Amino acid sequence: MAVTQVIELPLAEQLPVEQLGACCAPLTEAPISAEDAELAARVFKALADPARVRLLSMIAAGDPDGTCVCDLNEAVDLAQPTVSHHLKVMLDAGLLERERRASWAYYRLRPGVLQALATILGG
Amino acid sequence: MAVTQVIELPLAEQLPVEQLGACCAPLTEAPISAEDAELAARVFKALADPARVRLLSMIAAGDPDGTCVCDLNEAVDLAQPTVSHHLKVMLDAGLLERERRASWAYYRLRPGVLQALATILGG
DNA sequence: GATCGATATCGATGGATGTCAATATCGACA
DNA sequence: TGTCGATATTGACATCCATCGATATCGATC
Repeated sequence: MAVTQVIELPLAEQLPVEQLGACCAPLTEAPISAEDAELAARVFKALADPARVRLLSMIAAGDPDGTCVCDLNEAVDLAQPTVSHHLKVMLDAGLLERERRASWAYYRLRPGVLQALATILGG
Repeated sequence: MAVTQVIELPLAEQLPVEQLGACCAPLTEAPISAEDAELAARVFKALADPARVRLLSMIAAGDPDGTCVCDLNEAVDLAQPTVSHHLKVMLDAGLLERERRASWAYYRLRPGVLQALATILGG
């Protein structure tokens, strides 16, 4: 029988990246508002740690259907709670989404978020 | 007579963004190395503050020849030393370059850095 | 040289953050 | 139901960081 599958997503309109993608022109076009700058900084903050960049890249370059946390735990030299913490930071920022399969958790990229970020950077 | 003009630039190969642009494929292509993740995180950290995002956007959307610090000081609600600190953070990360004209300092975007970042994000 | 204005640096302080051990949660399975 | 394995949460600690007042630097101008 198929394993149970639960998609856990915070409300879309509360995710920093979602708001960013909807609101913001490239930084180079016009001075960003204070509120939008707050949003953008929150997303960049989620990327402002070497461990998170590595985890994100492993997930982004891995299986589009998701990467098991068990694999991530082995790949980086950090304690399990630390990896869990970093994944949560990126989840809350809207960069990742989580899916549970049985006892395991799979993380994958939220579609379009990297493109939205690239757009804001004016690339 | 023309005002004196001094371009102040750290060594190019020591700037995080320069190394990033030279070294890194998009995060989505292959898992990034620990060293490159360190580099990328350093650059993202320079963007991980609302005041810095605003200052960067003002500079990026302003005169390509540079924006006077005096104008930036007035535009944001922060003490002068704080603005100076934020500009230095982005200067050291390689996002900005500084030019002095008489008593004033002008900051402008380092050409190509935003495109390099966008490329790494895989946009 | 003395003063003034613009910017940078220093030192201190309060708050945020990365890390881990210990523990909780929760599903699977006997 | 009880145990086991995977992940998340909690609490504590050390470090980092944003902010600002005070001060230094440095060029311009008198």
